[in-house]
Amino acid sequence: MTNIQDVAKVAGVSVATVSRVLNNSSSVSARTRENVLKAIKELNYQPNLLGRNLRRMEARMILVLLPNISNPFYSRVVKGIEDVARKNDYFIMLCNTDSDASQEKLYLKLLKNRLSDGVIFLAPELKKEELSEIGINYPTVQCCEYKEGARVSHVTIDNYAAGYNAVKHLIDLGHKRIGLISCRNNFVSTKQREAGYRKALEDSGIDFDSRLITYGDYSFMSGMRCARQLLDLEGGVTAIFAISDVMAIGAMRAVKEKNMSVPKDIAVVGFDNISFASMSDPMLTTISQPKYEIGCTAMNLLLEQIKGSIKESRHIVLEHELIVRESTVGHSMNN
Amino acid sequence: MTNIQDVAKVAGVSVATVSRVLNNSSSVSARTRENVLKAIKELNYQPNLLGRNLRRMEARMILVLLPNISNPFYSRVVKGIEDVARKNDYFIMLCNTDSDASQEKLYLKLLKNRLSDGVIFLAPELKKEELSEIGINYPTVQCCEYKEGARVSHVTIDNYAAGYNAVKHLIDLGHKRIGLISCRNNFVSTKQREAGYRKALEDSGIDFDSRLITYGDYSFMSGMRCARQLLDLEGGVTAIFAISDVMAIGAMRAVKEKNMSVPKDIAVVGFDNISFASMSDPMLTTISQPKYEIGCTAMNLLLEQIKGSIKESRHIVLEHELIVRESTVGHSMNN
DNA sequence: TTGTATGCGTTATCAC
DNA sequence: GTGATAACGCATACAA
Repeated sequence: MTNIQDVAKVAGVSVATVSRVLNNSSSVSARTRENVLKAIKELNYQPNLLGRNLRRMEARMILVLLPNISNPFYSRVVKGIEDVARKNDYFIMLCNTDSDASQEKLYLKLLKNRLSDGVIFLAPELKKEELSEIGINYPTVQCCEYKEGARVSHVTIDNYAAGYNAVKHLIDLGHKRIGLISCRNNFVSTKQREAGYRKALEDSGIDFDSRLITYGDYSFMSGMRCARQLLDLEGGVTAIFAISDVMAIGAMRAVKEKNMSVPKDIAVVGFDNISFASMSDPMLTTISQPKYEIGCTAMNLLLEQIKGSIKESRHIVLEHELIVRESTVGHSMNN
Repeated sequence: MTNIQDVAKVAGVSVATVSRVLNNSSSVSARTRENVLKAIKELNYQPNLLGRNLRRMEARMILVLLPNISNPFYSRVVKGIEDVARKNDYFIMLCNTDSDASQEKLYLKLLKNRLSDGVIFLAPELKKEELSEIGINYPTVQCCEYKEGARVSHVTIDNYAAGYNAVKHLIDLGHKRIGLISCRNNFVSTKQREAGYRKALEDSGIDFDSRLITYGDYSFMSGMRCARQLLDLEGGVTAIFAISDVMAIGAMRAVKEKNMSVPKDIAVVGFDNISFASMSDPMLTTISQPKYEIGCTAMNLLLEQIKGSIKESRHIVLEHELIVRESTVGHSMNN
């Protein structure tokens, strides 16, 4: 493998000069630069970044921890992170945590071992103390999901307002018996969406019925299971709000199983606006998050920390949007 | 940041000894080892891998290039790659190429700059000469998709046989007018699946009709478009084989739009067995690839190259399977 | 404008 | 069983 010395020899200069050319550093004569570039080309020289990174004590690599790369929600967020990263000459390392704190810790070794310069959590599993500990020692940002109480910057939407909007939409359509498909986890987003649900009911004078709250695990199957439970309830429901699109799609499937139709018999609202939300039959009404912007913002926040200009943690809230489709007011072709 | 010298000082030994303990190297007395470990703990020392990697001239990082991380097909393959990588103390770097050769080249810099020790292509976009060039200089494996003619190892299924099986299944159900939703790309898999389609027809004495072949782009929408085209054809079709599940799901949607039902009026077969294939309504008959095993095999192949034990390129073919669900023989709840 | 020399943190070779 | 030390490839402070 050819190294900087070989280039220096061929170009008839010192390694320092080659290094200066490589880094577009100041003060190297046009003539010398040309010679060096010629030598680089001639030898097909590729700088060894292992050396450079050691010397500069940086990896130019960002750790991005997410539960599952195949979750369609995250792909746009990651795209935003990556675009900003690349623009600043960083690479990103995507790592599946499988929503498992021990796996998360495993990947954090990359931070501690200086193989990455910062970390973005898309859905942290660590306890808030552990997370704060990371945040104190390394550039850290939480993105979408975040841990309440951890002293770490985050970027998110207002999940409370979003939950409220989703349910208000159903109420405005005349629904009074509205089931909720939530999750038993400790995500702030979950609790806030649930709180928004309750507040919307309250504001409209609809009595809260705890039997209308069911708990899934973000999977299609759990969405079906929860919906069946709601449909079998005494008094039933006329609408369902699921805190994720995948569960909402499962719920629609359960409705059809009972030979009922969406939205005629049961209206359904999801959350996230994944691509499948507009491929489902009927197409799903849902809350859309500005996924790409969330990703960009998170990466910019991280860069500020890496550059050292920002120390205190910041909390950024971006705008969501209700996307009304067939599952609440449209006409499904199966009706 | 504390380094190996600090540890040596505290433990009262030389850096060499600390290094030996770190690497479980032979010949260090139990007593010394204990002292060193105590110092490591006391200082909360984390080895700086930038230094180690430079010294060992390796990155312990594998580049994994795929068109799009959110493509559900790839997630299991990646899981297989990752599991084997982790077992061998390698990390993987997932990179979106967006099916763009120039982006692919961008990421290949990580190889050339020694920031990764090998590369696995899930769907190479490079020309076969460029790919061969990479294969000659760096440990390289193609996984799932591969470029014909490139002298680079690959792991795949027999797409010809799989296409044949899919279509034969439809023929066995009595179908004679079978539309194909293919793609205009240069993937070997595409051509082979198409060839399998033609061969199955031929073997059953069904005349080939070129109007029955349509071309999408792997998207849901293109699946709808192609299906509409087939349904509007003079003579129509009674079955559709799509070379990807997503397009097959789009096709089913188009069938419903025309107030026809799957499978009663039109039978549909997909390819890949993504998770949504069993969530669609009706559930999709499809060809299943052993995604996880493909990933494991690819990574093992790469490790052999990295270790230097294998030089010539190898081509490994794994078994596929036809999964029969509601879209061809089942009973859809909408019928 | 350019060269010399040092050091980043680690491992590995060679003595002892 | 252990220590001294050179080396990995590069960037940079300092000298010239």
